[in-house]
Amino acid sequence: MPVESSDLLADLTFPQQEAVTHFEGPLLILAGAGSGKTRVITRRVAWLLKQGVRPSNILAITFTNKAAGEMKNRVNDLVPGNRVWISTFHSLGARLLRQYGERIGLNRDFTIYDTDDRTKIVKQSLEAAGIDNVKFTPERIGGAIGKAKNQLLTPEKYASTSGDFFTRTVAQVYAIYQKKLRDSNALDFDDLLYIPALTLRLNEELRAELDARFQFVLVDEYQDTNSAQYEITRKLTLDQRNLCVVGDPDQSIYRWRGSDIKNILDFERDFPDARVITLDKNYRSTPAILKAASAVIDHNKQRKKKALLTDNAAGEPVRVLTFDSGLHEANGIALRIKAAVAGNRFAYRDHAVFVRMNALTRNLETAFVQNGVPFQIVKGQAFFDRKENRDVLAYLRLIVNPVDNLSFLRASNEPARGIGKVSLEHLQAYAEANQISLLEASGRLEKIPAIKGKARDGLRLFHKLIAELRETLESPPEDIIRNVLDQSGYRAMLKASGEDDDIDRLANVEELITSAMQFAAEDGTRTLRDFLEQITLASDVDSWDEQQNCVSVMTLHAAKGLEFPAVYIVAMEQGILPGERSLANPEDVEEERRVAFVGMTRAMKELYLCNSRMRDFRGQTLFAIPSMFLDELPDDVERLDQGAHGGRSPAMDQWRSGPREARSAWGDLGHKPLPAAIPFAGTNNPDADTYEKGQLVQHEQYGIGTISDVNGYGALRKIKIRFATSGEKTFIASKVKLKVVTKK
DNA sequence: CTAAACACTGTTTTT
DNA sequence: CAGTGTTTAG
Repeated sequence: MPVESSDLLADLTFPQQEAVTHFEGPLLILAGAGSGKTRVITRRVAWLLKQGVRPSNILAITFTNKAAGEMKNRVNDLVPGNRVWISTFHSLGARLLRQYGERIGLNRDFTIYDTDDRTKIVKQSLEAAGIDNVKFTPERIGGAIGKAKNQLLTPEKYASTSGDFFTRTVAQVYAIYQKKLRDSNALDFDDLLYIPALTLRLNEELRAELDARFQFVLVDEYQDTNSAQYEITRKLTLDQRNLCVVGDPDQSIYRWRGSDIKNILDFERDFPDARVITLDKNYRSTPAILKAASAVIDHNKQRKKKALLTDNAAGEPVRVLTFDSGLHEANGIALRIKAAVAGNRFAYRDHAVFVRMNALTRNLETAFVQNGVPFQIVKGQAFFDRKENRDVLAYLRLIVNPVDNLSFLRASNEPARGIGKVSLEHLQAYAEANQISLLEASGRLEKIPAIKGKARDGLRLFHKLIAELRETLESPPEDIIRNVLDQSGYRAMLKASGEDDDIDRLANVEELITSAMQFAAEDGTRTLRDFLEQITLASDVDSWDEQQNCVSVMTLHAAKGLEFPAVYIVAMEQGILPGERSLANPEDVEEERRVAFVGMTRAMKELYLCNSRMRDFRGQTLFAIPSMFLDELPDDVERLDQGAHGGRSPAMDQWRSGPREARSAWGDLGHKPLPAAIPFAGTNNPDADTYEKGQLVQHEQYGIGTISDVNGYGALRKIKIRFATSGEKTFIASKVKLKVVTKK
């Protein structure tokens, strides 16, 4: 049922109405956390439509595909049957390139390479350039190339500005890398912005055409745009200056990815006649939560002071929970959530647990499983990143884009067809020399005598297989996947093995079929190419299933834009949040503080900030210092020591109330910019060098154990202890707290 | 050419 | 610790 214009505004506040009904000309909406920004943009799109703006003249950019989908739905509820373009910058880039790519000599069947693919191509490029024993990792070089593209630097331009050894190396690789992508008819993530941005800059005809087409442009999360995205936005709004951007400088958390907070801060410089509307009333959180979040973000020096106001009723105080270990922490959270559900205070789905790093989800996973708490870990790519799925996807990519050499290399010998490294090198050499794709080369084996025996047969088979599969290119995606599984022998391979892992893998590839089926069912026009694109451009939150009644576990970055009644933030410790790599640089610490701020402001009713005295980190147990952000909280937060109650060993008590000097030494360390993982000066265990193999010792957490191995000296000395109950663990000798029970 | 055993290494955050 | 790359044996 279509809605009247007035209804679009009825439940909005005055500033929100102003933002919605601003018609032409530039508009900047500074929207604090929880101020109803999504609702405003959605209404604005609907309102524009009601004013008679044609749907095809509106372009709305969101930060995730999920947000785009939701906005599409909501706009559709308000104004059914519209065809407004709503997408992320990356999807927009892909869409524009598919549609207009031919004008700039791009084949529309291009493959989109993800970061893993990028690394592989960089590796190949390094080899091709004859650079081998360089200490720059392919990841780092790939990152530099990505950064160059974000700044719209072509290989030539980059080369002309590069000075030191690293940038010169990157420049060399960049050119080769780009050629390899072209040869494979592939684009990487950054190309999806870089190429459209450059095209808009250089091709005035196309630029003017698109500018005229997109009369109204809206960009959400504008504080997280990078230079390429900025360029695209600007170039689309030169003639039709109806640009509306929405954002909050305090929630800029993608600087590491090239986002430039200046884009939003300088909007009024770019558009001096811009209307600026501030939305600072918060409709989401309790006063206590806002007070805590404000107190933290206020510590940022590079920031315009800004208050968060609310009329919401007072609620529970914000709580800081301190645990003895990461496992206790996870367990404590699980128990609290269980209690809240049992007490009918919340449902499982009302809870979210945020982590700074994906590695931190491990403990939570164990604890939730043990306590029978239903949960989902929101991590989009995890499923498609599984080896078996990537294998199948390589086939699919090759079917869509037969010159995709990277996918050829991946698929050709999976399952094993006797095609080894050496044969592939011959094949690559021939393809290179004749400027053809690997697939085409594999159809000319008679010209490559160096490939013989099993490899030759295997390649011939593979070539034929792909040719046959390509015949079915127009079939529904799920049928093609089934064909791939059947005809390639991939399913047979998994079935034959009968190992547990392979049964799982089989289930996963079957799941891939289901996923393709669902994807195609949503819209009958969707092709295999669309399916592949959707997978590669999917963000972590895109996989989030709101329907399920379970606790959501996700990174703080993925949490942006969401809200939950009860929020837990895990591991608020120096070196984690703020992250280790940011501690040296005040600007980076400020970004970490914004990350914390984003997490805190997701909470509607209850907010729990957790930290632990000890943290298991890459196999080692380390002492952890509470996050500096916890010290920045107002006095009225409730600080609860969860280690002080139940379930601990007597040894732990003894240690806690132990020698004053040792404990104050921790305190003295305070919040110096020291990564938590570095062995601390002044805390050295005097016994460190005396431990030897075979000694019986007692650990404050794990109890009695035998030293099973010792190596290194001083700060590097490590000891392995086999515990009676918890297996073998490794510790840094100078930091572990042990009591020697018996000498050897 | 493959598979299995081993050594090494490196660690945020993501489209 | 895990994931990757390298070596080795079949």
